[in-house]
Amino acid sequence: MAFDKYSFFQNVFDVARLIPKGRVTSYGAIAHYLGAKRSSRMVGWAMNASIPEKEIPAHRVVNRIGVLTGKHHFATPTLMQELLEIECVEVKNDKVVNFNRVFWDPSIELL
DNA sequence: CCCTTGACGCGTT
DNA sequence: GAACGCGCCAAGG
Repeated sequence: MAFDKYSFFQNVFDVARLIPKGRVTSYGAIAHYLGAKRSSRMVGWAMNASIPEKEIPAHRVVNRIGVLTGKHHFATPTLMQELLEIECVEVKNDKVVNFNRVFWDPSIELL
């Protein structure tokens, strides 16, 4: 991927922008797609840096079990869940319902 | 250059 | 299946 030529942050941003509406992915999945599967924490960090950025659907990125671990970094703690529900992604108790069904793996979908 | 900081993941208990 | 501990690695002080 040409992604490798840019900073890790930029790579994460590019992938995040490709997440389809109504689907979610995980930090680890993005990291794995970028060829740094052990750098999932960096992905989360990159998403944090993406907050001021526009057109970055950070609310579609959750952890490996579908928990909205990054909700506290949004304008309001409930914003992340609300954005997902708008896209017909059901969220219960800070977890994505039917996570396996809405999960979007870039290393597979972008293949 | 060394230390700290994380929106994580995985193996163990 | 929850709680805990450790590894991983880029960026900033």
